[in-house]
Amino acid sequence: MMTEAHVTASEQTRARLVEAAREVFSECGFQGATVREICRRADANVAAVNYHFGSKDGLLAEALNFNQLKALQTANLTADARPEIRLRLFIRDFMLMLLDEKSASRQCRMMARELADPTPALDKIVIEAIAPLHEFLDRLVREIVGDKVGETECQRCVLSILGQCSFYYHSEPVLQRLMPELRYDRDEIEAIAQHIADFSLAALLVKRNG
Amino acid sequence: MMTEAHVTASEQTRARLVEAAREVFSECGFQGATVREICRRADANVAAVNYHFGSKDGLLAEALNFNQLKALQTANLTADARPEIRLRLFIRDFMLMLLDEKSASRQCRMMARELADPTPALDKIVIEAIAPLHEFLDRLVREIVGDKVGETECQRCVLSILGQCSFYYHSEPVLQRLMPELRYDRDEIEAIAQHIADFSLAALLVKRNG
DNA sequence: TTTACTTTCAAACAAGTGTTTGATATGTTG
DNA sequence: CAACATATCAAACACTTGTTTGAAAGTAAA
Repeated sequence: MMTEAHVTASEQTRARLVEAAREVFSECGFQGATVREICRRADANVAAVNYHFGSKDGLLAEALNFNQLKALQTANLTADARPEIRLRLFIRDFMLMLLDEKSASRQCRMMARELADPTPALDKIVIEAIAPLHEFLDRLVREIVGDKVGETECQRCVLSILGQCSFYYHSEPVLQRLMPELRYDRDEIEAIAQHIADFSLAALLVKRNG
Repeated sequence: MMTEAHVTASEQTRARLVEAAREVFSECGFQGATVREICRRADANVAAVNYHFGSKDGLLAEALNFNQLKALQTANLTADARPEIRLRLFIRDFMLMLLDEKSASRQCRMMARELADPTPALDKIVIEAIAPLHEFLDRLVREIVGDKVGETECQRCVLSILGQCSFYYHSEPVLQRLMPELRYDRDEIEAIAQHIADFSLAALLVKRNG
């Protein structure tokens, strides 16, 4: 029917809507985003969302995409380096994904926004993105601290790392007021990532040797 | 006029509204909270908010109160103990304030909610609560790491500590799904606080000696 | 009690939300 | 071309939001 090579006008509209949705959702959150604003940016009629995706919820489900987050993990797993180095790499990539405007990873910033404010899609996000991410980090931390550290303790270390990372994202409005000169340019992000890695690795190595 | 000993009915209404507002704001955030729900819990008419406080914004400003957070800091400052111990104490008290349902410190949980989602009152919150808190922690961390560590680095350590703490609060919906058995009872909170203190102090001491 | 002021209340208002509708255009197929 | 399904559109719908209104109830002083 429409399985031809050329792209239907309808398909273009869908694509524009999904892209605009990612923009607006990541800027305003699910509740704050309005269908009208999404359609305005997608240059589409207000009814388009419901026609193509059934509802605002349907559009959110479609807009969610964790490919970049997954790619980050598989790339890290195949990296031939010591776990300490791989943790450094992960934190750096993760922070760039979260904070760098130019990284065009709005899908994952959407996800980050939902953490604090449950939406109809939170279950999907947890199952498909956060749980695997958590398990990935758990394995990485385990490689670093060794077998003497209990599983609960190991999990809490993962949360300590994730907590540090997401704080810079979630609390940006506050940090901007607290330190007006703060800009998330590439150098600053890398410096922050290095600090988090230093801070966390120091703690992890003490746990391994303690 | 109304400076007598007995409490006016009007004053009671105001007080009920403020208390209900703290409840609802801390549960739903400023945007999510509705004037009608607040008035329902306060057993007051919908118009009461605008009559007594001018607007929803005015009620928020009135409901904000940082006494407990300030008390926590002054108590910590007067404690006669080494800075490492005082950091442990602070993290414990702070986590109890954030996570313990029974601690009745909704005012500060309101504050925590706003961090991610700027409201008309964010400036006031930052100036009156977060900036002093940040400075307090900065001094405490400085006492621990000594003078060899740069100021930027010291500040980032503060953010690492705050990030770990607030993560357990902000991401509760996610953590609940990730670890269904998780309950924020008093023992669990204290265990979490101890982990954060251990993790952070290990990192800080490495910085001091490195 | 009468008077003036404060507080409460049900109802309505104006603006914004996601969604639906029915007509109109568009493209595909016989 | 004609017939049909698809896609777009302006308009309206149903609902929720914070806020306003004008009357009723309550309160305190003269």
